[in-house]
Parts: sequence; C-alpha cells; structure tokens
Amino acid sequence: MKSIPNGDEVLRKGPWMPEEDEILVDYVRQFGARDWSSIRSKGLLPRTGKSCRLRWVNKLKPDLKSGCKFAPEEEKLVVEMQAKLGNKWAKIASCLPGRTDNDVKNFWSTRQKRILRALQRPKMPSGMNQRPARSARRRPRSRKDNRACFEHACNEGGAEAASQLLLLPELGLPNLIHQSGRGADLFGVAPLTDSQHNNYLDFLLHPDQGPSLQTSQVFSPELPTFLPTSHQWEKLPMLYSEDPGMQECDNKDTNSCSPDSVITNFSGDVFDSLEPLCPAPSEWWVIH
DNA sequence: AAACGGATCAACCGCGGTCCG
DNA sequence: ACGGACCGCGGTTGATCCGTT
Repeated sequence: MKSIPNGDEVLRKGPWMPEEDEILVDYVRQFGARDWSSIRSKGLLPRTGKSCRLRWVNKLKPDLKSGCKFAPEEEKLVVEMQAKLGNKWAKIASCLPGRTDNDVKNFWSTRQKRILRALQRPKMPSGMNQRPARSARRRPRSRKDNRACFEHACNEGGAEAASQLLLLPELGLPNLIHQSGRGADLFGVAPLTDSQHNNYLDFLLHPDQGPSLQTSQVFSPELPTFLPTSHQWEKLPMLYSEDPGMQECDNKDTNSCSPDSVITNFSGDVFDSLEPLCPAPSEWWVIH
C-alpha cells in the first residue's frame, strides 16, 4: 500500500482494506453510486473518487460474479461481440450480467495470450496432445511417406474426403492438407478460411469440445486448392500419429485408419518437427 | 522443497467526453 | 465560449496464485 502526500492530506493507493470497503459500501448505501470525489472531500476515505468508483464497480457492487470463470456461453458471447464491436469492453460487459468491463478485458487478454502462445509453439491440448514417452514414440518416417500415409488414411478409411491439420510456419496460419474423393488423386494444401481458422483456435482453447473443423469446409468452391509436387510433398513437415493405422501405413500395410480421427490423433510431435521446409504458395500447382 | 514461469486478477494511469459554473 | 471538475473507458502494470520442473 502506498500513501502519496497530496497537499495537506495523504492519498492512499494500492489494495483496499476491508475497513475501507465497509466505508465505501456505507457511502453508496446512503448517497448512491455517484459523486465519487465527495467521498474524499467529506473526509470519509483518503482515496480519489476514481479509485472509489473503480472499487465499487469491480468488486463491491452486488450481484458480481467475482471469482467465477466465464461460462462457455459467456465466452462465446464475448468472442462474438468483440468481433462485432471491437474492444468496447463496457458495452460487451453490459450484455453479461454480473461481469464488469475489467472482467471482460482480462478474459480477452488472457485468451489472446493463449492463442498467441498456441500459434507460436502449438501443442495439441490435454487428452489429445499428450506427447508420448520418448521410448514409445515411433522412429521418424521419411518425408516421402507423408503422401503415402495420408493417401492410406483416406483410401482405407472409406471416406469421401479427409483433412489433416498442417502448420506451415512461413504462412503463419495453419493449413489443411486434404484429399478429395475416395481413391482420387487429388491432394491439396490450402490456407484455412477465416471461419476455419477461428474454429481451429476454438479447438486449441477448448479441446474437450472436440475439433470443429469440418472436412467439407475445405472443399468450398471459392477456396483455392494447391497441389504440391512430389518433391514438395517431401518438404512438408513429417506427420506422426498415435493411430496404429497411421503409424503402420508407411509400411504399406493393410491396417485402416479412420480419416475422422486424423485431426484428433495428431501427436505433439508434428509440431516439434516444424521446419522452414514448405515452398511458398506461389511455387505450388494450382488445381482449377 | 525450491525455483521458475504462466495465468489471473486488482488497481492504476491517461485520455476523451460531458457537465456545469 | 471557455475552463475546470468529474466520470467512464481502454490500456497497462504489478502482485499473487498455481502448476510444473
């Protein structure tokens, strides 16, 4: 706690004492939540009006949900409103009963930090990102195997289309690597759309809710599709999987692996192997 | 058990808008 | 119209908590 001389009186700063809270609550009970500066001029508290107002609004006001985490619905609302209104925390907070602008602001900055961290050094979150013990990890496949492995997952899994999340450091954003049509020789690497990217970030933040990337999103007509050359396939970061089928497919075995599990079965290793290997998109072939 | 780093929260600061004399 | 006081908002900082190594 700091005390700052201010003319004849001493202004207090820093954490509030319970006695101060009591005085402030009494004041509001008597005079209402206004005329904050008169609290000091009346000699009730050696605090600025600003400090008193902040304390009331953020901590003492009745019906505050202090110490209680944001519910998923609240988080969703904040995300939506932030996208719509920008950093209008007070406005956003007014739609969330019991939340203050400070709460919303803190929630948002924490979220931003988490996202930034996830993008800088992504890890699949708990449950599916558990990096296997070193002894349990498979030997790295050669980069040539990426295509074979992915092909295998798509063809043997019996799906019409499959996608796999791929992080390319040069591009900043995650990309999807995908195959369209069972058995079709149509592979591609495409940047995520904004909504896919948002889904991906949600997935990083809320892994328990499962990946919300839909493979069908990849094939929207307006999305450009790129076909890596065989040489470029080899330059893609090596992909690993905890899925036994995926693990074995470099041996051209007959195990099947479900394309639906491709994303969720990513091991943390895929992120460890990121290297500046992928060619610039301008070097890719474009399928029309 | 200690050290460390990240997450969270409370509080302050600066600025702009409004009100009022 | 002007200037000062006050209020509210958004950004930032610092303390504390908590999990991990």
